[in-house]
Amino acid sequence: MEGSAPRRTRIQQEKRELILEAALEVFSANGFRGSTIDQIAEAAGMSKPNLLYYFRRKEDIHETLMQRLLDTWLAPLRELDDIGDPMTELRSYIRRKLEMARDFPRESRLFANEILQGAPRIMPMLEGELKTLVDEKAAVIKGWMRAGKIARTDPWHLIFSIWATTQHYADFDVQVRAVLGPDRGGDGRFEDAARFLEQLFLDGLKPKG
Amino acid sequence: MEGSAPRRTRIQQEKRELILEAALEVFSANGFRGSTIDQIAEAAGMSKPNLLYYFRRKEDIHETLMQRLLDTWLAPLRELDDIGDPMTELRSYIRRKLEMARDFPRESRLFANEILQGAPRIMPMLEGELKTLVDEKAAVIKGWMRAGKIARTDPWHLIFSIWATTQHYADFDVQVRAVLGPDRGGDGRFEDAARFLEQLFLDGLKPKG
DNA sequence: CAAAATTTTGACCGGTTGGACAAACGTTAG
DNA sequence: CTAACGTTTGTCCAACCGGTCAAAATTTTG
Repeated sequence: MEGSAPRRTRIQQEKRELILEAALEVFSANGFRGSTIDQIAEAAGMSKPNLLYYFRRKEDIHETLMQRLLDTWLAPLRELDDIGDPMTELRSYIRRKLEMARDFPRESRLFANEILQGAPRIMPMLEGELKTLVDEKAAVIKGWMRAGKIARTDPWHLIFSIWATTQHYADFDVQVRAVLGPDRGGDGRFEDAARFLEQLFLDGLKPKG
Repeated sequence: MEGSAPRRTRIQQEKRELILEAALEVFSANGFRGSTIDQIAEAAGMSKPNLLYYFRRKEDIHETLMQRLLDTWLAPLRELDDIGDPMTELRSYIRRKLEMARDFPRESRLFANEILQGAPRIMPMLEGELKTLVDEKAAVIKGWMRAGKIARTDPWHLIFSIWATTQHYADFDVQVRAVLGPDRGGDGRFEDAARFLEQLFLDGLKPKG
């Protein structure tokens, strides 16, 4: 059984947090195989055997990190609700997602790394929890389309495009900065992105005239 | 100097191609640090020392692969031209990019891997060649906006959004398939994506009424 | 305080990895 | 044919990496 309460010490709680924070930094920058236990241990300010006292295997750290990530990662989509104006709902979903890319870029990159490598460790979750949630929200969006509140399109691809455009600013951050240059690549780029995305998803590119 | 003609044998040319093809497969699936010379050698059907006869270091393979990639990768944007109807130009740029995601997913993932890890090996190219090209095309797009041919927005973020939405179907392929399920995740998903993206970039989501 | 439980560390281990090297093998040109 | 050159392979190495272990140091508990 074993599954209930891990019964942890104060020190264990603190140190495990410290390790997970360090591991997020290292894993998100180097991927799973590209990261070493030594790197994580050093980033957490402890020795390798000491780290391995709290997490017996490297994979355990990654797994714990992933489990925590997914809850916070899907939160914005969970909030997408049937109440309120559809267009406003979608706009604030886009804004929330963009804020997550701005405030939690490491989490975004950790997730991107995992998916890029074929999602070997979270595939069941993608086909289960994630698919269920997306199908559910796609149904909500379809309702809006039937009611004539938003244009008719494919709700699944709409969700993909929101994910892609917002996460791009976290996952491809270095490229965005390189292209925009030191001036426009500065702090304001997220506001620019928000303005652009709002217009794109609202009106597209066709001229108003 | 040394920079001019490498003067290669027929066998050298063939084997180097073989190695690069194998390396693309391995690197794109596992990232640079996650891939081993042995894996690449086996995929190329030769022994490790034999591979190292053609490329002295693991990094040399990666570098060669990257240099080749960038030319083909930026080709669609280079084609974006001032002649012809702006809206049509943009639409066919999006289609070309989506076709690249469909036909060259390994190249897309190789690139994504490199950027995700902070672009340690191609940063100069991003700040040089890439930025120059994007700035140039952004100017073209700005011209279209001034002429009232397309709606006024930020051309740079427009380009980012096209990159993000199209490459998403290569880089996050497993997630897209998992969410769409075996039926809708099949061969037709690229046509669905094309239709959706066309509408998004053309008209946005606001209802027609 | 003292015993028990927890935490930390240094030393170590087996497997893997990138790469070196010389010898063997194959090819080609005179 | 044969010498020169190009190609392939087996063997080896040093560094690295994930993980173990027993002993030392520290904290908690009675």
